[in-house]
Amino acid sequence: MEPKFTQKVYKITNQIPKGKVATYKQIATLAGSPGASRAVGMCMKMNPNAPHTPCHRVVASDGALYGYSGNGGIIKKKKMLKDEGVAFVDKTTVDLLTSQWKP
DNA sequence: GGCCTGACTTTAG
DNA sequence: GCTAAAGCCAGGC
Repeated sequence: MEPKFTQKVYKITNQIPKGKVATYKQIATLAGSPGASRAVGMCMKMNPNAPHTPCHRVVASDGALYGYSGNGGIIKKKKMLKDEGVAFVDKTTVDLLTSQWKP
């Protein structure tokens, strides 16, 4: 494993444009470890680069807003994403067909 | 160096 | 179609 895994994760997450979202699986894959989706989430929760890492733009593989222990929880997360122009197919599910970030 | 935890994903019932 | 359980990866203690 590379010690730069988290570094990559943060960098990738940071590259997600406004109005788009990426899945944990996708980030894990781009980071070099397709199965490290959990580790990715863990890094998000630590989030040493808080404003530098838009963790709210990271969702589950199916677009569901998972986790987010911030102010308001997933509700706030949903609101922020929606405010950025992200399409929602459900109350807490993003429309990956139109709002998933493709590198 | 080894064990536990965790913002996930996938397969089976 | 939905719910439950198992598995995989990295970080922290």
